Amino acid sequence: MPPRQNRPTINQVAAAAGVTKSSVSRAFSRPEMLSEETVRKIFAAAEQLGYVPNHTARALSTGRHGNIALIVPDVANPFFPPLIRAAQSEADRSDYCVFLGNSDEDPKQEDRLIGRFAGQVEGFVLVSSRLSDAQIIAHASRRPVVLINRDVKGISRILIDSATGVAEAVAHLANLGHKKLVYVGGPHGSWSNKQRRNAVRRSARELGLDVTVIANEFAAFEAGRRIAASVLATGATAAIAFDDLTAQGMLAEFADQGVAVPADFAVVGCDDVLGAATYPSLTTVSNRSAAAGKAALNLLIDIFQNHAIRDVRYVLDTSLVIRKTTGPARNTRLNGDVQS
Amino acid sequence: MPPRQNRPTINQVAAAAGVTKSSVSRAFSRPEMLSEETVRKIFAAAEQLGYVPNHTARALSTGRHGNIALIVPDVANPFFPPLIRAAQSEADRSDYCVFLGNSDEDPKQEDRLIGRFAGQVEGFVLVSSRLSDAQIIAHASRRPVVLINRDVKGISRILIDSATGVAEAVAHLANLGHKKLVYVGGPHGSWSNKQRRNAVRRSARELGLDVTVIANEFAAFEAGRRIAASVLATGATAAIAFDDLTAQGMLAEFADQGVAVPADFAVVGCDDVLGAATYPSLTTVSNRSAAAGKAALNLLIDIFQNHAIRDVRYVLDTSLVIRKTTGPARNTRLNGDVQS
DNA sequence: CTGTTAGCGCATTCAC
DNA sequence: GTGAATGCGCTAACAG
Repeated sequence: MPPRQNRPTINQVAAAAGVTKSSVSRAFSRPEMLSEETVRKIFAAAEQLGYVPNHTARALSTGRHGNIALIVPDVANPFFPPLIRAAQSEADRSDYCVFLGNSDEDPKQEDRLIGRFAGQVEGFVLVSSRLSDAQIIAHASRRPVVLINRDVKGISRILIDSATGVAEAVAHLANLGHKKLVYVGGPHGSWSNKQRRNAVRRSARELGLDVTVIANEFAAFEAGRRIAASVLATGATAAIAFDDLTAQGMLAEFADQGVAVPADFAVVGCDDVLGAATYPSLTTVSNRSAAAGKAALNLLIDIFQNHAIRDVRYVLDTSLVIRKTTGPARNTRLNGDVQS
Repeated sequence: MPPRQNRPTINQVAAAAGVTKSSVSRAFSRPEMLSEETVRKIFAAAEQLGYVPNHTARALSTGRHGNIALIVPDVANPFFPPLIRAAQSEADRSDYCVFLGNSDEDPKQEDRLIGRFAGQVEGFVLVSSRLSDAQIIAHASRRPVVLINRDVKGISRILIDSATGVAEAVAHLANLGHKKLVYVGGPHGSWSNKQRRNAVRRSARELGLDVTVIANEFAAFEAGRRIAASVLATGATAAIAFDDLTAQGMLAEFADQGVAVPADFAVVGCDDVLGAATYPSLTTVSNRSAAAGKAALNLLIDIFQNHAIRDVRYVLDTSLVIRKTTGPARNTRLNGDVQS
């Protein structure tokens, strides 16, 4: 027989305490069923032997594993670590262990991971899932599933609403006297991209600003660099980028071209993944990813306990973080809003 | 009995295929023991019923869980996600599931996590463990443990040697004509800090450079900012910082003070956590964290299979990544080394 | 090659 | 309140 751990079992404790397996089992799961006296005796024996309940055996018998799986598209994408961390620590508070899965943005891989985990978890948190609605619904019919940044009717989900922060950004730029701005887009199929683009358009309309949308399939530093020229060519004085990396790329190119930020041009990012650690520090929209991770886990645990509630739709607002890449529009008087 | 999954069991498959449990079991774990014919029959029946082996039951019976635990001090520290990702994907290749634990840099928490995982994993990867040598040794005596960036005799470990990269950095600066440089330190107790500081000193000595060490307990952007003035005050023309964040803070302060980088002053970071996504992009020492994660997992899996090899000490060299914050020393002719 | 027989460690009826 | 018996789903001797 392969290397098995030699931990004491419920039987040894029973013998040592002068009771039977059943009582020991009860002492650890429903002590109220036993007399205080026996419980004390059993705990003493257990402690003495260094007994720890066998998680696996218990899971086999009860079907409850005390594990949850968290699947993200890419652990290394700076958007996710805070989310993972928060989920982790929330799981911890309720004694759950968390499996981490990395789908590599690949639906097939995501599906494989879910399959691999399925046998030993009580539920899933799927972040920015790449699965089809049908697949998600299928999985959710077998085990509790909570989605983050994916909106599927009937499945509990946490949505980070970047629209609120983006609207603040547009208002901020308007207050600084900008009249014409551009939105530099992100991946075509991205829900966030659509959300952000629409928010820019709506706010701009309401505030009487002119906005040009520039498509940009691959959100990344280099993409931002490449697109900077066309941004300038629009004649706008400010830009809101799909994400921080794109914004950062634009900043780099502007610097190379001698376009001063924020004096000549204002830039705002999205997701706040770089914090203030760049120069000039980027004005951006907060991401709430930690809050999302925490909320998802609480929701999931709630579902475990109260087998009823599902189909919750919880949206988290974002807000603008004003730093140093936005300022008054060139040749324009200030108009209320001031930078910190 | 609580909500149990209603998946088909080995028995149903056996019935459907007209064989016994044993054969079905064998078909899934050692098919070579069966005739091709029966294996085919069994797989057909299994497929048809949607049978998937029950991980938990198997684990209970064999003592093998097919899980490993990865514990890091802080998931959100940009140094770790690539490591986690690599470990993940390596585990995946061998069908292992990975539990992720976040110790919050707290030994107690780390110990608690290990205890929580202990019952359902075959081994641990402890990254930058905060545990005492004794604790680590104790845990390693129960289950295979692989350490990353922690050097305990007798325990398999992967060490990232930033000294090689730092030495390259010093040589690079020397080639650019710098004569006097400063090392901006990191946390007092940090093994990496000591390693880097010593490497700077040694290389500088060998190359005849003058080096000043400036202590800096809290490695962070703001710390870098605060320390920039004293760095300048040394009269040096280049600095190597304990990490990228500190370097980035110095860069920000220099920019505010009108000190041009790299024209007036050269800066190199450590760990390459920001990639090229800043402006000017930072010359820095690579971190190898992904390689470390991958190596650790391979080592662990190796230990599972070949129950012998332990006490491996595997060190990963780092190298200099030359970007845009280093250039020729002011008033000095170039001397060989050229930037890409 | 395949069936038979025991467990793995624990939770949970059902009696007492 | 507590003990005895059964089963969770699977693997692993041991036979044949």
